[in-house]
Amino acid sequence: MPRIPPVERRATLVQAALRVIAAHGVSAATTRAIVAEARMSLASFHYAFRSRDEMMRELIAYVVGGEATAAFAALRPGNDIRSSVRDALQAFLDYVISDPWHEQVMQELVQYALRTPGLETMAREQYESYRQAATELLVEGAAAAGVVWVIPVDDIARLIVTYTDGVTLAWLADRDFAAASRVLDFAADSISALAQIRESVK
Amino acid sequence: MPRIPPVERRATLVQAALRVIAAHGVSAATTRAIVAEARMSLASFHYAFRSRDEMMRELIAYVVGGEATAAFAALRPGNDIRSSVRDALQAFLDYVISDPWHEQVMQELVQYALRTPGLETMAREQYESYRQAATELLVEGAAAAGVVWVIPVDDIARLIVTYTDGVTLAWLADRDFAAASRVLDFAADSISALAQIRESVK
DNA sequence: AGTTGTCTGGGACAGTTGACCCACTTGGGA
DNA sequence: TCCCAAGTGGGTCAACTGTCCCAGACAACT
Repeated sequence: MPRIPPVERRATLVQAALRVIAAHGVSAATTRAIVAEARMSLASFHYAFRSRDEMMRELIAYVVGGEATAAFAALRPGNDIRSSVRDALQAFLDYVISDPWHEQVMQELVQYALRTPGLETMAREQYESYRQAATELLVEGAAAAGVVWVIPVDDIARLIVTYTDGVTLAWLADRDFAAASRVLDFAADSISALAQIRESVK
Repeated sequence: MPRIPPVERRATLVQAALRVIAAHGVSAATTRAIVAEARMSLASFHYAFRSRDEMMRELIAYVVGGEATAAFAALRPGNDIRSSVRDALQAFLDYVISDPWHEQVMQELVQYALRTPGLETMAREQYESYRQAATELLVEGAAAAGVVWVIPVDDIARLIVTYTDGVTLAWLADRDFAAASRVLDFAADSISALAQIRESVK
């Protein structure tokens, strides 16, 4: 094995752990399973991390810090706000469907964080990062469509996240794409009704 | 220990297991932890169940069959449909807040079912029972308010479940009651807009 | 009272887990 | 080229897991 700087080694292990979790769940993410996935020896694990616990903490921090919002990436606002919202929601659903395990891992990690003493705040931060991503979409979308939101954009972002979460869970359980699409149609209709044409440019 | 019929004994163990899961998560529900909670000996467990796996299957069946929809219970429709919907959603949120672990256990069990070969359909059934409960509320509410739904009631039930799930997850993570209430206000507004005054009685 | 089948307590088993340790290898600076 | 600290392989440990077994206790029926 080549010499690898500790930071990079930790990242390698974290990503291997994520693959193991995606394939078999949080409880299957044992030190042995992780090092096997990363093609390292067991000793390397405890050389890079003081304990499995420390690794899980770093894993969740990694997820909270951007990895989680992958589903919101690469969206270009359209002309009217209704399509912008609808397209964004569709993009999210498409992402979930293209890689169902990823979102399931996110859900499981939230549960894990809520359960683990000292990690409860991580769950909150994960949701904040979701809402942050949604907020950016809403602001850009409104600007492109020449509208303003009539209620605080934070509240609308929370609506978006409520929908993405709810639809994700339901789709993971029943895989009913058509039903999920109908929900998102309704979401786009009702949310875009919160936009108003910008009256004047000062 | 008194003589107890096997069926009752199985139920006792299942409920003990649910308490253990609520307190420490699915992974902590070991045979020993469960029998300790139920004040039985380890042998009794494997006398009542062939294996831990069989117990988990029965546990999930128990949850799917009614226990899960406890949060929808005891709701009396009001006069106007908007309040009916809003009150139902509020009742759900109140329930979650009064016993946060219960809903978290439901979430964890869905994840567990999705992960466990042979139990994937259980997750779907759990969602169907949620939707069923929501459907009943919608039908009763509409009847009491003298309105009809302009889109299929199944689709509206799905909207309700999407909201309850999304709001539950967010509240579990950030415990922001005010924000959750604002989401539910919006939900009640937009969903009740799908009701129309019943035109004529034939 | 005796017998039979149901149930229980305690112990044991093999496998897995996180953590640790120590003798080795190896790469890069001197 | 030599050296030494960073990094590794393999083994070990105690704790814990699901499962099994068996001797005995108990209730119910004869």
